[in-house]
Amino acid sequence: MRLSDAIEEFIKTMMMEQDEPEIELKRNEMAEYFRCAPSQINYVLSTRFTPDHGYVTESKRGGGGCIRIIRIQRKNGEFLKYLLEERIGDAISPRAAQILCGKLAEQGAISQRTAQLMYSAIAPESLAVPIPEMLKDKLRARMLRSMLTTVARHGPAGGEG
Amino acid sequence: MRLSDAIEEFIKTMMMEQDEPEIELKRNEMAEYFRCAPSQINYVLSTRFTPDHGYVTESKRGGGGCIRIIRIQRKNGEFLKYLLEERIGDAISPRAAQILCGKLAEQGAISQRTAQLMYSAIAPESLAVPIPEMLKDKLRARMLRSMLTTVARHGPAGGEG
DNA sequence: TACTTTTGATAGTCAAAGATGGTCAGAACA
DNA sequence: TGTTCTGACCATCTTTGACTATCAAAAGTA
Repeated sequence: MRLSDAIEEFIKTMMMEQDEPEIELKRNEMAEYFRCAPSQINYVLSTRFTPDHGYVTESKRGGGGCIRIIRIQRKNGEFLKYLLEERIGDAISPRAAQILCGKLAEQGAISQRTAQLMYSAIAPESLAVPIPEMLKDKLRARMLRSMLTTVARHGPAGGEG
Repeated sequence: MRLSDAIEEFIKTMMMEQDEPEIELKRNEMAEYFRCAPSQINYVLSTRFTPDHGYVTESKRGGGGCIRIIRIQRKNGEFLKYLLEERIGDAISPRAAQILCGKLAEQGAISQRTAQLMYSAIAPESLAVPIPEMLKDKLRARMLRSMLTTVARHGPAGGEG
């Protein structure tokens, strides 16, 4: 298993066990525990604990410094609203779109299958036509908004419908 | 026996033995095992493990990366083959796509909701970016193929997935 | 005391190296 | 003559290390 995955899991497990929406950790301690460079911890945070993933982080340097990881909890439908009104905007990368679809499923706003279906529509392979990447990002945003609007209209998907 | 055939057989045997609809493998390990160029593995995947053959593949690059091969259930595989080969082609108009989605729902292949979702992704409003209509028809076809492949992979619609 | 400097303990950034897999043109083969 | 196979080059993800920034407490100073 990848180191990054192990660290990610460790942190999430820690949050689960403490049943707290936030935890504090010492970067150097973590690095020592996993026998890796301290900056590895930053890498994990910046690739797996972003706002798109549903987390925000804070930190304090200097003596007694630490990193705080906070899980954002949104009520049913709020996340969807946030995506449509703020997050997606008029362009979005494939990677971000994938993360957001995954997050929607995790939150139960859509089923895992619907998430896969949505992502398969906007994945790079689907958009493999000769147009600038910039346009693809715009297309993706439009499609995603359109699909999410449909989801919002027709209820939280996944069901038999 | 041709190398490609040997690799194909090896992979299929591996899936049989594990009795799993999906397996993961390392491209470089495989290449080493068969003493061939790593790209040979891609060749085998792209000629023998396509959706038309009843398989889909995913992969992840970078450290700890791997290739995942997923077998689509037989029933779905045949249904899919029909759709991909007979109905969609490499370009499709918005109207034809809409009708297709509707028929799929009628036949119970996908839920009404899924049909709406799929159509909202490929509707003209979603593709409202400045590119030739011809490209849009190709895009639509790609997206539809991709979404149907995903549906097939996860079983015939409706369920919770 | 009150203010400044120093020091040690943290964390952040960024670029380079390492580890995978992907693509494509052309050679080799059957 | 189409299929198979290879190799050079590319893209992506992970890991590390050198250098930088910040902070709190201790030490120095007027």
